[in-house]
Amino acid sequence: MVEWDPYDRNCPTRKVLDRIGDRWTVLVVGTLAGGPLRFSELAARIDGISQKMLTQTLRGLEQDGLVTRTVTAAVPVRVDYELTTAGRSLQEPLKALEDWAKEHMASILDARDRFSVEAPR
Amino acid sequence: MVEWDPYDRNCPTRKVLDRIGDRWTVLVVGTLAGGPLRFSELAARIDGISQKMLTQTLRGLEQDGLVTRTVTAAVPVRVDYELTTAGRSLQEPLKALEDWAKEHMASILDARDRFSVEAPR
DNA sequence: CAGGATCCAGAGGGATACTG
DNA sequence: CAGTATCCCTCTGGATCCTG
Repeated sequence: MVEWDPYDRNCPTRKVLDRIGDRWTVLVVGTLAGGPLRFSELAARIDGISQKMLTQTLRGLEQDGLVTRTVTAAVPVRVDYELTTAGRSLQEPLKALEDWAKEHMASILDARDRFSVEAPR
Repeated sequence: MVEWDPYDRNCPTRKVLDRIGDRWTVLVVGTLAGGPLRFSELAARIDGISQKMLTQTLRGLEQDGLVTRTVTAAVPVRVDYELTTAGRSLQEPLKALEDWAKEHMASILDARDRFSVEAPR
């Protein structure tokens, strides 16, 4: 395996970090973790996402081989999204992040409050 | 502990995900994992970051209680940044992400290539 | 050295309207 | 239903110049 270095600006891993960094990717992958879902189901479960962002995020994940898009010809059309093997493997580190966020929320919110009080900047 | 829900648009964990999602946060925390560093050292190791973004990222982390900022009065001034306990705990899930990125880079790049060829959209 | 302040182009992303 | 297309505005973030 080649040695990737995210600290080099030209390293492709930067692009991957960007994709993951996308606020919606974490939530979409997390939502699909439970199994395949339709477009509308995803939209319903991820509060606040616009259809534009949902489409865009799904396209990105599809492009990276992390999600499959299955169209079932019917009226009306049915489209299912499902994590690939690679996608499921991503779900693990993402869940670690999500867990971390939940675990440290209280202390972070606390720190933010105190910061605005002190901060002799 | 309260039940946080990132899938709710009003949940504060959304803000935390945003902060983590910041492309620079991952790299800054990763760089500080090895121990305290000065501003200029950070800037030197993280290729492509502007001083504005570095400052901004550090302020954010400081505000969230993940990084401490220590000023040593001298001429010229010396400022060290160091991960707090909470910061070090974040370093773990972030490293998981970094590792994932390195591990799947090849297949992702491959998928992107193939995508541009097919894609009968 | 470690930044604060400013300017500014461009991407991100929401709202709305339309289509196969 | 599952998008695509368009408008438009906000915020990101880089470049540059200045200061304790």
